Amino acid sequence: MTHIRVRSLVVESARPSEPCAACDARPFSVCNAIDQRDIERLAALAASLTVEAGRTFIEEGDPAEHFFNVTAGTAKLFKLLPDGRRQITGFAPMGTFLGLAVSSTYAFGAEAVEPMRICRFSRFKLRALLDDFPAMEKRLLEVASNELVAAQEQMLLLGRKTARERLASFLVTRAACTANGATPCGHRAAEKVTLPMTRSDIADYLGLTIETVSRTLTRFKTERLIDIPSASEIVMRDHAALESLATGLH
Amino acid sequence: MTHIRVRSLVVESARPSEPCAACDARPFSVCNAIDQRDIERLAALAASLTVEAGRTFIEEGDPAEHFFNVTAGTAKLFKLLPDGRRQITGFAPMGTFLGLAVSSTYAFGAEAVEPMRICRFSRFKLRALLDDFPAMEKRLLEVASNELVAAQEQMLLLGRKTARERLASFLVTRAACTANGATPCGHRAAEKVTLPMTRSDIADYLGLTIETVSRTLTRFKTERLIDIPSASEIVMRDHAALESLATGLH
DNA sequence: GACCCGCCTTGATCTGCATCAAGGCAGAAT
DNA sequence: ATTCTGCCTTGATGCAGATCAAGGCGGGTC
Repeated sequence: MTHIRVRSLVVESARPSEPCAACDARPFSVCNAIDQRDIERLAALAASLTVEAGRTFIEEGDPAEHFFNVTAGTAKLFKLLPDGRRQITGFAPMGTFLGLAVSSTYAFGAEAVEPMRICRFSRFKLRALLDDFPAMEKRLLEVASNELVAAQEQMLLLGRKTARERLASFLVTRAACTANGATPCGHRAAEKVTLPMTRSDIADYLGLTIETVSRTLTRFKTERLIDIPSASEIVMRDHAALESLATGLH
Repeated sequence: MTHIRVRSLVVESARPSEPCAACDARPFSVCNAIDQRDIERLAALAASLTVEAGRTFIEEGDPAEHFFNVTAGTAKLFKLLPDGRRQITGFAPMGTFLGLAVSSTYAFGAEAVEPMRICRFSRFKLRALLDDFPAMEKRLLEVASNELVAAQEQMLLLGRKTARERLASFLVTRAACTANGATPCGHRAAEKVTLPMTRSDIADYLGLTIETVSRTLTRFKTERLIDIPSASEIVMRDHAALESLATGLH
């Protein structure tokens, strides 16, 4: 396998045969708005990259030259204040389309939480291609609308929920998204939730500190709401109680 | 003028002659993506409504049957917790398009801060019309992208900024949006900022309490950063200092 | 003009979460 | 096997902002 280092990311020469056709992420992604026979045009634009865990592949403020599609692994999206305070605005699992923005620079940074594979498109070229595929543009609007709804929910969490409610919301949402079968956001709540991110990431996502996250989780454990077999695994023991906590009922 | 009460909103029979053509909000709105000769098709779908200050015209959780366009006045958009805690997720000034959502129910409520005029469209009919006007769909995607960026900025504010930084951010953003000339979001910072919303609204927008908002503003005053000629008017005396406060520099 | 009613300001006190501090633990390197 | 290192947990203390409480102020009504 040939690797070429470009801007500190590993670029693989796009396999000529089945670049998009055999993509694991396609069923979860905006790409599936384009049908089989047109997919090659999209594939021609895509560069497949590998991103190692911990690597920042979008730098806030950099010129926004690319769109990305997460094909494996998870990224965290974040904004920073000059003194280092960080707000993680979301996690981007497989299938997530990144880089929607009208501005010419990225409004947020992105860093791999786990080893990732991403698909990279030239913003300029994709824009031209979108004119030919209104179905994909429609899909993008849907995606953006959904993210807007999620963002509003997160504002409610950050502005008005207690630490307990935030953690409960986080776990419940994760459980819904990790659900059995489909990886990104199925609809049956999972028993076991895997947390690929660190406590620090969770804290920065929920507007708390590491210590509060840790304490709150251990308190949930003593209250028999969850089990914590390992730091990155949570078992939901009382889903109903967590859900009502998440919605603000005590 | 004929008024017809419908679902506790005042509906005016759409003036047959110039419903959209002479609309004040059009230059600021997604409608301007549709050119002059097609605007009548849009106008045929629109109902022009008057909303009195304080009236809720979108109820969170209600079936989402309509899209709205704010043609005059300002609305607050909010989410509630069962015990009454409220997060205002944004203010919608003239030109704002409301109701983007894939779900069949509204994800947020909307209430008039000032007397408003809004343009109401059937979701179903507008969706059909959008297929004929890809330019408008593009515009919607742009709008949604911009709101997503704003939402991320607000998450940073809610999750990581201090009360002083939140108020400073709020004032600076308002100043940019109230700027001279164009009402919604010009690009020169205004000297005087008008706040049509109450302290309670500001508090619920910034994730604070009324008291903290009030105290912080009076402290800004004693520090000569602002003047407060009346409760709903703020004069920016030291814009630079407020801006650096807003970005987290002390 | 007097009263009322919302809204805003200001002061006193409380508290949930942050901060400071000290290990514990598990996987990686040697 | 031992040490190291990064991450996590737990405890003690502090503080920003919430809560509780008491007027002030301005605009509307009678």
